[in-house]
Parts: sequence; structure tokens; C-alpha cells
Amino acid sequence: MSTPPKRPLTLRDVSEASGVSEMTVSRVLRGKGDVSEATRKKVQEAARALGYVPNRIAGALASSHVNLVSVIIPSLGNMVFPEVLSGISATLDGSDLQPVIGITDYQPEKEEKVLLEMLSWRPSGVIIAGLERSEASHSMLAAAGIPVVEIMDTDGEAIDSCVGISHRRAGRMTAEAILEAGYRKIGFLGTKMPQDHRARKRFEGFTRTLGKAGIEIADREFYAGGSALMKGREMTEAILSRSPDLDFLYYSNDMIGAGGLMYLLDKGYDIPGQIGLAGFNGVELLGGLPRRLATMDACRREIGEKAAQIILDRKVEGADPAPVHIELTPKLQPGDTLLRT
Amino acid sequence: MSTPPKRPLTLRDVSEASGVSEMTVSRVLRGKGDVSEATRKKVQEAARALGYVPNRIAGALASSHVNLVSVIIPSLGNMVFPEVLSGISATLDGSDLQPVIGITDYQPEKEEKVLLEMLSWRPSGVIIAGLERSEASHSMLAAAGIPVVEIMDTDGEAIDSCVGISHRRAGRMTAEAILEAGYRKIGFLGTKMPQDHRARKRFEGFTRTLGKAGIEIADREFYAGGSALMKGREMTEAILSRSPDLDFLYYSNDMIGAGGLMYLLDKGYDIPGQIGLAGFNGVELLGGLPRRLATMDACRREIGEKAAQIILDRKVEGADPAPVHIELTPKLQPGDTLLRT
DNA sequence: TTGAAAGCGCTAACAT
DNA sequence: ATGTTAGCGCTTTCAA
Repeated sequence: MSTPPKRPLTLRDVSEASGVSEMTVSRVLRGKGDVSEATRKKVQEAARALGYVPNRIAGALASSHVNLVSVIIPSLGNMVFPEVLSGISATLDGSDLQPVIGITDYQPEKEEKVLLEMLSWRPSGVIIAGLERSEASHSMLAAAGIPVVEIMDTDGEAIDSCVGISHRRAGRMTAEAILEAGYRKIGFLGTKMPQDHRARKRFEGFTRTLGKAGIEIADREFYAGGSALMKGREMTEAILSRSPDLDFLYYSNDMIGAGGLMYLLDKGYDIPGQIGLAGFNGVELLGGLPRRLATMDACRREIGEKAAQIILDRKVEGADPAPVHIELTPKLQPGDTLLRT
Repeated sequence: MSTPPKRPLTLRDVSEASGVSEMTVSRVLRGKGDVSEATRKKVQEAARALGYVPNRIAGALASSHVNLVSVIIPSLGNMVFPEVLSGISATLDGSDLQPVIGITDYQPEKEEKVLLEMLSWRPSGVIIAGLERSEASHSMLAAAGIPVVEIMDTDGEAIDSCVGISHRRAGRMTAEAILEAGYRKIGFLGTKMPQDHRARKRFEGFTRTLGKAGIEIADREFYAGGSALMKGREMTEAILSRSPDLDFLYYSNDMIGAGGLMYLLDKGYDIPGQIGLAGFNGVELLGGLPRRLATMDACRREIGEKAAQIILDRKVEGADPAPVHIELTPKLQPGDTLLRT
């Protein structure tokens, strides 16, 4: 092999190799404009033979169009967000838009950094989890001049559009179901909440509804760190050793709920007779446990699909640029741990 | 508020607002070159006040430097890849490089599309799962002129660098442990493998080692679709109803293994006396089951860290551009389902 | 320490 | 159907 200069190929190289002007080469490669079948063939042949890879940086600069949608979420370890992403991808597939993922680790400062990084690539839209953010993040989004869809949560003010569920309402619905099933000594187990606003709102909706029925949370147990079965076991043991008379445990996610379920079954508790359980999220993965944990589907995939659709709709010329607000209704799945039959 | 033209801000705007030349504004914003403290202040003030967000597209085109590293993986639903990603992020944090994720869904054609999309942004490096790919993908990577690290697997030819474990060896190690524990009627449960080369290699290493000991796999059960507890239950029921005399079940991942464990406990099997179990991956999440499933740690986080480090090292001027090949050693974790005591 | 000029590789807009 | 021209917004290079 000779040693060709290790310079990335440009349109000009394809142009010279095919004997067609750069402009026409560009048209062929983008499939835009009228090009004769003959030239098209020549160009595609040459591009393929050379192994030409277009330079989107130059293309984006020239056209001021970037086919990227920024998707900003707190974490990938959570099982929740991958499902939202798959809804987004599914909807974007077939369009020319591509999702690009940024992770904030639930840290507002990191959100700012990620957002600045993302916006500096001039994406066509932003999909971002949650409604609570720093002033800097807020003004960056407000000033970006592109569609912004805030997802997962509808309890608050959206900058532009939003798609999600009301977590206060989710907490309320769960509380109502628990009360109706006749439970009265209710414990709560969840994350330390300063950063997790959605868990906090569920907790608020939950306690408020209990309060209206004249019931106070009997005990609560918080933890930091990722969700895992073992955490659920430990927390359940802790809360029950403190408050052995609890008859219901509400977990802020399914993973710790499942851990609690394992623990209680080990210890021979009668579920849901002696004690009832509920989690949150509707994690499919966990079907297959000895009992189906009561949970609430957070409509994750649908949220992703609808958010992506909003971005797509905004691209339509002359389309109504009015913000779209969509509140989905979470569905309670009583499973085997909530309804005493 | 007045209605400022809804045009994205440019360096020129900051330049005019601060009375400093564009060039010097650029220097301040990038922190390069000597700028007097006074001008620096003026510029930063103006940029902040206007809410200027740099345009990386223009910057990248002018400098032919892009601070992006493409990370291409099959899936996010797997729990395996998020951990690799977190290793990559952790190592890249503090450098100026940023990971960008692409998903292939285990489809070679999608890998080609994602790869072309990624390379067209001229990233500084590529980290990509697996060693098996289409010829088109292969030649794109070979011709990209940037560091390429293939991860997760070391059984095969790397284009440039690679970091991973030998899945054949992982299968062998597991087989050896099972034989040593005295099991003889061994069943395998896993994914349909045409696309999942790593699972296939584990299976090959596993059966070959059994074969050397004069033992054949007694039965096998394959499935398509994501890993989930319920799948593991169903598959376990299916294989045992066909082959009730099996004394060991080797699962190709921990999730279906855990489902099998649940099923067997339900049915009152004596584990690991009557029947032993092992999975693969070392998924932390599942600690907290009634028994700890035997598994093998695939070094996911370390793979991510080392891969990112290879990319970083290549950036050093005049650094040795020789390909790096790293084979990590998976660790068998016998848990409670492999060793009969 | 600061500024002016020249392009990075492509595409919009306008010829032809 | 194809070609020409003039930038996109920034950074490199060179000059002051």
C-alpha cells in the first residue's frame, strides 16, 4: 500500500475523483435537488470507493441546521430513564433527528455544565427531565430559541412544553387505594429527597391525602444511594424494628419495594393480610417475584414518545408554536400486595 | 421587555458589547493566550450579561478539534452497559473530553448507521462494544484516523486497541467450578445467540470444557427478548419439565438466573444440594435475593475506565500510538448456589 | 497583550 | 440538471 496523506477526505476529493462539481456531489450525498441518474451513480461510486464520511460540522455551520435533540436525564442506572429514551428513539427513528444523551447525576451544577455543553452544539430541541432547575439552567433554556420539553413531571411551571405525570397526584392515588383497602398504620420508605423532586412530590401528595383522612405517616425511613434490593431489605428491617405495628409500607421505588417484599416473605409475614406493600414505577423487570408488588406505572415510554413528537411537530414550517402541556394518568397496579381479598 | 432579534448570539455581539476585538473575546472565553486581567473581566461580564453560549460547531470547524468521544453499545436496558458508561464518564471527567452515546440494538446495520452518524462529527476517539462487525463498519473504523477501543471482549482481532475479558475463558472457568463442585447433569439457558457474540463465546468455552471432562450439555433452552425475572422462571420451568434430572443450570445472565432461582425456591428445590445455579455479570442490584446467585463479575466498570484512559493517553503529543490490548480476569462469585458445603 | 486577515468544509442562493 | 459565489462563526497565524 502507498501512504496516502492521512488527511480526512473532503467533498472536493469526491468531486475530483468523480469529475463532478462539489455542489452536485453535495446534492447527491444529501439526496436533495435534482440530479441525473448518471451523475448520481458516478458520485456514489466515487464516495464509496474513497470511503468518504461527510463532515457534519461544516454542514451544520453552513446550513445552521443540526439534526440533534439533546436529552438530559439524571441517571442511566435507574431503569426508568432507559425506557424514556427508548420511547424517544422510537419516535425519532424515521425522522432525521438523533437523540444525544446527557447525564446530570441529580446535581444542578452538573445539569448546568451538561446543558451548556449541549446547547453549544446548537441542537434542534431539548428534552430534559424535571421542572426544578437552577436559574442559570432556566435562562439558558429560555433563551435557546429552540423547542424545550420538560418531562416526567407536571407539578410546576414549564419553560415551554411539558409531558409527564403529576407526582402529587400519584402519591394521592396510592394513598387513596391504601386507605380504601383498610390500612391505617402506614410507613414510608424512600430516598433522601433534596434532589429528587419527583419522589418528594409523591411523598407530599401521599401524606396530604392521608392527612385529610385524619391519618399521619406512622414512621419513615430514608436512604441515600442507588436503588437496590438489598437496600430495601435493610430499610424494611430498620423501620419494622422501630415500628413493629405498621400495617403498610409505601416505597418510593419498585426496587427497594421488591427488597422489602423479599425480606417480609423471608420473615414469614402474611402479605397483604398482615402488612401491605406498594412501590412506584411499574418496572417490568421485576415481574417474576414470588408476589407481584403493587406499583404505579409512570408512563415512561409514552412520555418519551410524546416528548419526541412535540419536537418533531415544531419542525413543521408554520406549525403552531404554542407550548404543549400533557399530563398523563399513572395507572395503579395493585398486584398481590395491596388488596386484601 | 423589548423584542431583541431572535438570532443566536455570536462572538461579535460580545465583542461589540465589551469593546474588545472578537479575537481577544475568543481568547478569554477559551482561557487561552495572555489577556490582561482588565479585558478578561470586561469580556466575561459582557458574555454573562448577554447570555452568550459559544458555538462549538464553528469552533470545531475552525480548529478541527472536537472534544467528543463516541461510545457505541448495543443497549441501555441491560444494566451492563450503564456501568461501563459510568466508568468511562468517571475517567473522562476532568479532561475536556465528553462521551456521546450511540445505541445499536445488537443490529449490525444499525451499528453502521450509528457509526457513520458519529464519525461525521469527527470525534476524538471511538469506544465500541464487541469485536464482530460488518465489513463496512470495520473499514470506517480503520480509516477514521482516530483511536478506536473495542471493549467487553478480547476473543478476536482488534482494529486498534481493546479492553475486555475473554468470554470463552469465562465460560471455561464457570464450567471448571461446576465440575469441581460435583455437578454432572448440566443445562444451559440463554439468549438466542446469532447477534450476541459474547454469550455465544461463553457458551462455547463452557461446553468445550465440559467436553474435555467427557460431559455433554444435557439440555438447553434459548429465548429472544430482554432479560427479565419472568423469562427466567418460564425457561427454568420449561427445561426442567423436559429434563427433570438436571443437577445444574447455567444462565447466560443474572436476571434470568435470578428468575430461575425464584422459581426453584417456590417449588421447594434444595439449592445448591439438589440443583445448582450460576448466572453471569455480577449485577449488584440483585444482592438481596433469598440466596445469592453464583455469578461472574465481568469487570464492566474497569473496562470503561481503561478504555477511556487509552483514548486520553493517545491525546498526549508524541505519545506511543501503539495499540493497547488489555485482558481483564473475571472473578467467579460462588454465592450460595454453586458450592455444596 | 492585542488586532487583522485568511480560511476550516460545507451549503443557501443564485446563475446558467 | 449543474455550476458559481459568498458566507456560516469561529480559530489559526501572523503582524503590530
